[in-house]
This record gives sequence, structure tokens and C-alpha cells, in this order.
Amino acid sequence: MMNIFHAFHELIASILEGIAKSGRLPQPLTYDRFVVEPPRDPAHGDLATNAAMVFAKEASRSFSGPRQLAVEIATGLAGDPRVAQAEVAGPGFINIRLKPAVFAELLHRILELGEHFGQPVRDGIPKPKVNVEYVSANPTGPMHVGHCRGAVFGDALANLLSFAGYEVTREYYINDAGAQVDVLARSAFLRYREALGETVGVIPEGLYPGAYLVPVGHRLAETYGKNLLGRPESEWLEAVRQVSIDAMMTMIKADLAALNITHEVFFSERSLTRGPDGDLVANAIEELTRRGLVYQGRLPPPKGQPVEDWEDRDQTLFRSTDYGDDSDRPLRKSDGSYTYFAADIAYHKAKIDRSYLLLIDIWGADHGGYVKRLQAAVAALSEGGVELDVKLCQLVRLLRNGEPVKMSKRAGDFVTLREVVDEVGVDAVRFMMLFRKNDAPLDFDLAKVIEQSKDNPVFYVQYAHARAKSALRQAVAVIPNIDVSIEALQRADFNLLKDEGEIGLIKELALFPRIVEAAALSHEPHRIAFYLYELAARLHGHWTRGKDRPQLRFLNEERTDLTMARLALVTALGTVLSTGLGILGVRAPDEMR
RNA sequence: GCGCCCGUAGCUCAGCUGGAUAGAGCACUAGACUACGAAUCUAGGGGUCGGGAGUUCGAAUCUCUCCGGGCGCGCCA
Repeated sequence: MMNIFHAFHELIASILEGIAKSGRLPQPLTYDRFVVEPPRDPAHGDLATNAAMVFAKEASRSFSGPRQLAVEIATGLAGDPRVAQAEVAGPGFINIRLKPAVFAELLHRILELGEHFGQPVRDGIPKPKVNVEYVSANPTGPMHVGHCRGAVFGDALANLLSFAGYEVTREYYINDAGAQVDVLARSAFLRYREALGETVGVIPEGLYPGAYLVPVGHRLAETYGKNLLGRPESEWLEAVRQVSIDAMMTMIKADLAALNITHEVFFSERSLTRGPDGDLVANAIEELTRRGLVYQGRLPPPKGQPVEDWEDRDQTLFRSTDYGDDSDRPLRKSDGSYTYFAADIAYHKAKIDRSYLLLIDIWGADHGGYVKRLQAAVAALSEGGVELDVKLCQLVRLLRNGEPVKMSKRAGDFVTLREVVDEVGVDAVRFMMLFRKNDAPLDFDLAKVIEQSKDNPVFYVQYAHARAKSALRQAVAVIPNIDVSIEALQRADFNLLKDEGEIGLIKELALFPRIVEAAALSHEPHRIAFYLYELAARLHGHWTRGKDRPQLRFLNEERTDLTMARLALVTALGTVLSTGLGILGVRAPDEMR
């Protein structure tokens, strides 16, 4: 058992079970109510549980109070071979001190499991299917920094869930059906005329001015020659649009590749109404209608900013208020065409039909008002069987040495994602985007994230990994005939690791499975980043202690047995750092140059 | 007006889904290198967890209510 918190949760549950069987606790008890966790104060021991206090009410008939129940549990715990001491503290906490052999065993398991350490064991249980939809930037231009956070967040979350035992699909929803792609097509058409020798001058207001459309114009010129010139828009719009969207998606995929992001599924909005399966939007609305959730009605005018052309009219509405939304939502525009929401319902229905148990959408925080209605739709269509979690990513403030980087929206003069990645590298971008909760705004300083110092968390964590590797390199260089293979390290005598710093490092490693579990459950990859920072700090601290006290160094030329045990520890540290960084999609370099 | 998010040290932020005396980094002060990489570390001061009420053995965490900031509020996507 590699998750000691789970192991002791089970043990305590079985002790409670025994007490219940003796009639002094009611049955059944729900054991997920109590927790086993690391105590905040290390002086309290290695593990702490609140079990006695949680079941105080149930115990009140047979026990004088939670402390008496705690004593009974502690007695049971003391009988376990792994437990050195179990004592009752405060209002009924049970503090558990573990025997050193437990840590020796844990270290052994980490070396054995390698990169799989931290993954939950699910023997025989099929992996739950989860769909993570992220980026989904409009195919009208290159990705800019604003897209970057959601992209990295979604990708790391997908990695995390995959590591935690889910079957994950990474998906991108292409908004290729709205008015903005017609604008794209018109903008590209202008570049097409330009490519054929016309002088187009200033790009008119309302069209995309970016130079990235110039190559699209050339491609159109190569493909169509002068055949599209002088013809009405209706004759060329569709073809130009498709060429333009394809070009934009190629560009976006390349931008994402620069961030090491790849999606498995690209889902076209256009395909919902024009795909091989007929009109999926109509199907979805039909489905909702069957459930009595669609009606003709009127909405009150919106509050806040007054709407000038407000027209009080009957419209097709989805009864999302039945599922907790603030207002029912229109499915058709005044011209009869579907709203974006209607298309999104159909899209999420398609996801439900692909039998995911969990859908996760990553959006910008400005779409927060949209969450409830889509959750309502998913709840309605899946009869509550499918959960939709929407993670909102707050804005990133781009800085350079503390000064905001100027971004102008005119003339396509925004900072592209590619520019940022080229300047500071993928690792810095990815780690820093994850070194903050997704729902808190984030400052990203282009100058600080490439600093090679402890002020830069990316460097700090990577450096810890490099140091771990360097200890192994050094061992081979300094100690003749030393065998640092995993097999040899596994045979080391871990009971020799007695120093407080060493034990502290092993305990920190023991937290990893617990952190992974919590991060996966709450869909919060930042917890991995913070844990790695913590682990790196402990490693750096212990390392420097070896400066003053050479007997603590990982390498001890006189004591090969001790050295082997310590190299095993440093290997385990390197492994967990590397695994954690891997989840974040950040490199774990063997050396920093 | 309504909904969602946020408010924790001077600054930037964690806080393990309700646990014990609330933690890091920066900044400030004082220290540690004839180096398993000092690209690092050690120690110190600094808090009405926005205010108030409630829930219970126990609240930064859950509920309510104010205050302050951000985002959003048919027919855009």
C-alpha cells in the first residue's frame, strides 16, 4: 500500500467496525466522514485522525465522550505492527507515530513503482471517461497571451486526470459557424485581391487587419487564380471561408504545439447543423421539447446596460430555471436561426452521447454568466447522470520587470502566444500559469520567469531535480565501482536513514499520492505545482545542511551502505519531482545550464 | 437591480474540501561557501483571515447579511 493515509483510513474503519459489531456503535457507519491526514504540527506525530470526534454523536450511548472512543481506537491502532505510538490529544484527536520501517517500506515502493508512484491503484475497475474541452479559440487569428492560461490549465488538468486513472479525451470546439468566420472570409478575400496585384490600402473597419492573412490570400490566388474576382460574395464566401478556417486552425495547432499541447478531438460547430448526422441542434431541441422543457414565451428586458433595440416578442425558450438558472434562455434568434447557446446544447449532448461521465470545460472568466444555463442543459439531457464542471480562468497580466506590457487591440498588434513562448520558453510559461489557482488573476513577468534564482519558482523546482541527478552523477564519478541502478538501490538498508531531514523528505514524498488525489478530485492542477515547490524547498534545505555537516551529505566515501540508502532517497526525490513536473507538462532537466 | 468569482503578513499568494498555536515567497534585519552546484540555505520581526451574526466539540474553510474589487446580464461568439 503506497498511500499510507488510505491504509490507515481502512485500518481505523475496521477498528470502528469491530466496535460496532460489539454493539457499542450503531451500524452502518459511513466511514468517509472521518479523515486521516498529516498533522499541521509535526510534533503531533506522523498521522492524525478525527474519527472519534466525527462519531461522537453515535458513540454517546456507550461512551462517555469522544475522548473515550478515541482511547478505544488508539488501543486498536497500537496493536498494528506499523504503529509506534497512538495517543489521544485535545478534544479527541488520535495522533499516530509510525515505526521507521514504514518509511523504509515507502521508499522501497517508490523505487519499485518509479513514475507510477502517486497513481491510485484501481484493480479491475474500469477507468471513468472524462472529456476536457479547452482552448476553443475562434479560428480567426493566431493565439494570443489571453488564450495561454486556459490552454495550459486544461492540458495540465487532462494530464492530471489521466495520471489519476481517468480515460481522458482532450477536445477543441471550433467556432466555425458564427458571423466572425464570415468576417474572416471577407478579410482573406481582401488579401486575395492584394495577392493578385491590387492595392487594398488600409483594411476597412470591421475586418481583421492582421498580416497573418496575407499568406491565406496568396494561397487563394494560387488555388483560384482570378476566377473569384468581381463575383458576388455569395459565390465565393463559402469556399474562401473554408480555406481561411483551415489555414487558421493549422496556425493555431502550431501555436499549441509550441506549448506542447495536442488535442485528440477537434469538434466543428458547423458540423452540428451541416454534418453527416443531420441537424443535431434540431435533435437536441426536440429532445428537450419531449421533456417539456421548451416553450414559447417572453423574457423581461435585461437589466444593467439598457438594450436599445429591445423588442418584446415571443421566443423559443429553454426552461433552464428548472435547473437553477436565473432566467430561461432563448434557443432561436429573431430571424429564426439557432442561438449560440442552442448549438452549445447540441454540442454537449453530443459529448453526453459519447458516454462521458464527466465533462470539463475551460473558459475565460468573462463567460462566467454562461455556466448555469449550460449545466442546466447537461443536467436535463443526461437526467443528472453526467456532471459538467466549468473551470473559469482569470486574466493574465503581462509584465516586464514589474511594468505592464502595452497591448493595443488595433492593427492586430497584440502579443501573440508564440512571442511569449519564444521569449521565455515553454517550461516557464507552463509552470507559472499553473502556480496560481485558476480563478485568481495572475501576473506574468517576462523578465522574472527566466531568472536563474530562487525567486523564480520554475527554476527553483527544476534545479531541485537537477541537484538530485547531480548527486547520482557525482556518486559514480567519486566512488569507484558504485552501482546506482534501481535494483541495487532497492537493496540498500533504508533503516540507516535516521536524520530528521531525511525522514522529513520521506514524509514529504508520502504526501504525493494524497496531493494527486485531492488535485484530481477538485480539478486543481495548481496543487501539484505548490507541492513540488514544497518538496524542492525541503531538498534544497537538506542539501545545504550537508555543507555545514558533511556527515549528512548524500555521498560518504567511507560508508557505502549509508551512501546507497541516501542515493535511494535522492533517486526517489528525483522521481517524484519528475513525475510531478510531467503532469504539469514541464521538463525535469538533469542539469541546469 | 440580479448572478458568478475574489478579499488571508507591507507586497504576491498557499491553506490538503470543517481540525489542534493560520503558512510560504518577496521586501527588511542578522548569519552560513578551500562547492555531493551558495543558481542554495538558516534565524528573526510582522495577522481583528474585509466587518458582523449563525451552524457545532471545532470555522480562513459551511450558511446568512453588510462592505470593497472584478466579470457578466435576449437576437455576440
